[in-house]
Amino acid sequence: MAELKRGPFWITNTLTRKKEEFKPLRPPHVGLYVCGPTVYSDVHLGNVRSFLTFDVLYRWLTHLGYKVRYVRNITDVGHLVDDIDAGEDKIAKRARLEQLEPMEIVQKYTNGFHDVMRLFNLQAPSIEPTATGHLIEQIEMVKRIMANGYGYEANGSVYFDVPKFAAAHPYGELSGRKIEDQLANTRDTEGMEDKRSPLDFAIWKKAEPMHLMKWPSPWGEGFPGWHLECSAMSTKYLGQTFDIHGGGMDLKFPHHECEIAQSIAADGTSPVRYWMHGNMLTVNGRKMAKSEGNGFTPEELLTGNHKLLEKGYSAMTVRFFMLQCHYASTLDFSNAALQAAEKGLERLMAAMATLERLQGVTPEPSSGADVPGLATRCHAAMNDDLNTPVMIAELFEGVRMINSANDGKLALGQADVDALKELFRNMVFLVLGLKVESVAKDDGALDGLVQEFIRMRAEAKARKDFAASDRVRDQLARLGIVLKDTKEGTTWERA
RNA sequence: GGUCGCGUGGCCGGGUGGCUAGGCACAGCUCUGCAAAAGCUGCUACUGCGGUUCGAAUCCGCACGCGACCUCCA
Repeated sequence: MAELKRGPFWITNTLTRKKEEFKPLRPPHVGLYVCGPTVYSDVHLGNVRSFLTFDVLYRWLTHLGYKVRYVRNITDVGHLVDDIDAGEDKIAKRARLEQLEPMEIVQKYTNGFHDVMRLFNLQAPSIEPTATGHLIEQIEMVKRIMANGYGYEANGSVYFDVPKFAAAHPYGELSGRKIEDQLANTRDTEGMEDKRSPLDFAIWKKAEPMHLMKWPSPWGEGFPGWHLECSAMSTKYLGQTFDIHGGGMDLKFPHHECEIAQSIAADGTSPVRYWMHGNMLTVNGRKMAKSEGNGFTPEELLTGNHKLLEKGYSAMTVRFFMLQCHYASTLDFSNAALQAAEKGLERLMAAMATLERLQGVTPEPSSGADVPGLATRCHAAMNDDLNTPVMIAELFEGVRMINSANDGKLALGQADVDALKELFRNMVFLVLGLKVESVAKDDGALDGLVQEFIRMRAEAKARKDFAASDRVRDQLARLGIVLKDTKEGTTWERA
């Protein structure tokens, strides 16, 4: 727990809209719950940003020395069948065996989700529970809500009685909504004939005969309501009250508001001490969303095969791009911004490679560089509500030190070099979760080939045949291979 | 319509009243056979109009512009 002495960690609690010092309920343990994906389609970059935010949170808490139980669910029940059927022949009743089995869809997109998480180097959660795996817990929760008088059955479904709840408890705190305003603004009356109030929401839904995913319950065959799974599973694995709940801004209402209400109605306690919400990734100022048609998948991103993309970008470029913006701000996607991030990341990683080769010129710390101060500022930035852009800005100060030392223009002591190595390994790899993406190592034959050309060019240069040496360099450049002469010799990379 | 938020230099973006954010781009210099890489230096902004203050990008008000949520959405 030595790391816990590194100053207090402040996070913006979206419940209070204030920056608060984070104090876990039962240190050194921390309970973290993040709303996971609904696995009925491919995740897009906007989704990735949200999970990235909480990946960094998880990494930082761990770095601080906390023992984090990180729970991120998979939503695999709800309205899957309806979505799948959308756009299909609505008249013909398809035989059951001709349809995709819902769990087939779930498995497919769960696999895809995991692939994307790995691609962007996101750590796996401690527990990844599924809604279908926790039906009993959800049914039990519905029972508790009903026993306390905040749920009512209607036509095989069970609804949460929002007006009754709101009369006895604060409701709408998280999203800043007043129940009167809500009532005044209601417009859609479709499908609410069973509800006593338009504000009520289903906690158990009766399944139509054609519905494939349904389970027996005290109220007949059905499936759990949209918001219930998170409440049931967070309660099960983290307790009735736990430390941090994260998710995208767009989940604040109604999803998270409903979670709070459900937990209070069922167990009498407000479930979450710190709410954290990540902001949206936008494209031309508009939220990236499937309905906007402006989303693209990680695969399209890597290949550049999308009308919004001028070229492909690596997963780490995108990760770095996102981390250069604070999680609570909207981030606008653009090719120019991604290219800037690509260059910046390249420089950062090059400096890290240089750092590994660096030797101190004296045993003592040098006077020319304040490495301990740099480390302190990096910590302070992260402790200040996960301010990754400021932390990265500090790291570039370190990059300057490293390059200057490598150029012999700054005399770093061995203690400073060692401290820089530790700082960069910790911050870049462990906290920011960046990793080396080497093309050369992926393809030994290509690297061998280029190395041979590098040797030929060196020989030509040695005999002052610059026409020949430049021809090698230019030809390789034409093929997208860029040579870089450094003090340690020539390296190459793709353009 | 209701609620909340945003508007920063060529671009992206941080910024918790005073002190250089940072990255990319651009320009000059050093290094280099030339170039690239690397280093150094320069580029000093905060939508508009009022107000509070010794002092505001930062607080308050108004205006304009933009967005998110209010329905599944990270």
